[in-house]
Amino acid sequence: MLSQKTKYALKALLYLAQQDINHISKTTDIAESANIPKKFLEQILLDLKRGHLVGSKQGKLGGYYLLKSGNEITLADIHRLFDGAIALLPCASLNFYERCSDCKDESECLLRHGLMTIRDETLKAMQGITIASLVKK
Amino acid sequence: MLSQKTKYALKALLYLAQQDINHISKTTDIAESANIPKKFLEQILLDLKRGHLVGSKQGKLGGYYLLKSGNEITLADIHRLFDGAIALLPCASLNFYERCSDCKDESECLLRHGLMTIRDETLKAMQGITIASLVKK
DNA sequence: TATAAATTCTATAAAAATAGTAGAATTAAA
DNA sequence: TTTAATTCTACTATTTTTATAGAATTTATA
Repeated sequence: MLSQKTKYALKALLYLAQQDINHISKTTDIAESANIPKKFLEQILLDLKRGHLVGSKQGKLGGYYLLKSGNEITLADIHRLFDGAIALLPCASLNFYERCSDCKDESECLLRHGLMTIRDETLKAMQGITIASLVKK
Repeated sequence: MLSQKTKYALKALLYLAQQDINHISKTTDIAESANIPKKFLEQILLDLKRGHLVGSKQGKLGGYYLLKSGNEITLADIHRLFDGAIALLPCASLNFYERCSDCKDESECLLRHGLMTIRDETLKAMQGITIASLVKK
């Protein structure tokens, strides 16, 4: 399941994607429109900025805007940025690989290969969903 | 990501699936073989029992055994039993449906349909992985 | 019938993650 | 200089996760 944070991030990106090109959105407006606690959203937008998905303008008349076009931002990107690995276990992850502490010998693990199959299919599905494709619906 | 509990459950089921038919396994043996804290495993086996995946025999010479054959137990079943919904949001779930508290109007939600697509594909993949298919590898 | 060895049940607790808040500092337009 | 926005750091409350503890119950068998 997605965390609230990830869901809010998606809703914020959807909001930004629906604005006119070159429009700069205030945190307050996004928060009200998408029903997100404003102070929480501030943190999320900063995370999105660090993830190079949005840009910001400071000061009066400042705010946030998309850095990439909506069809370049996939659900997989957002998931990885906020909720981390897409795989079901770290040992089956491409971007967040880690050994399982309780695993005696990874090469003998019966689970790992199956979970990598799931990962591949889930990843493909998640890469097929973009901010643009969600807006179009 | 799977919780430790779900991973342990899978490992316990894999252990049981590899025993001779009619064999009854002691918690201690499963715990040692699969490297799972014994007291934690006890709880997990009880959960598996409540989920009708394993049966138990009490008293001396007691223990646990599979109630279903390995190819009737899918990764989707285990996930739902321990980690709940497979969908990324409750509003997109088949078995754990719930409204999002911050969602103003579900029918207007841009996220939901895309997440249902992901759910369908992930579910299909997870139903393709069974305890038996994992053991065979 | 007593003992040993297993499951079962209920409660508790420590640690980590999640969700959100507070407030001061900085930036830039008017 | 004022106003209104982002940015930064720290904190906190709640929930979930990951166990642990110990007593009660069940059943085989000596």
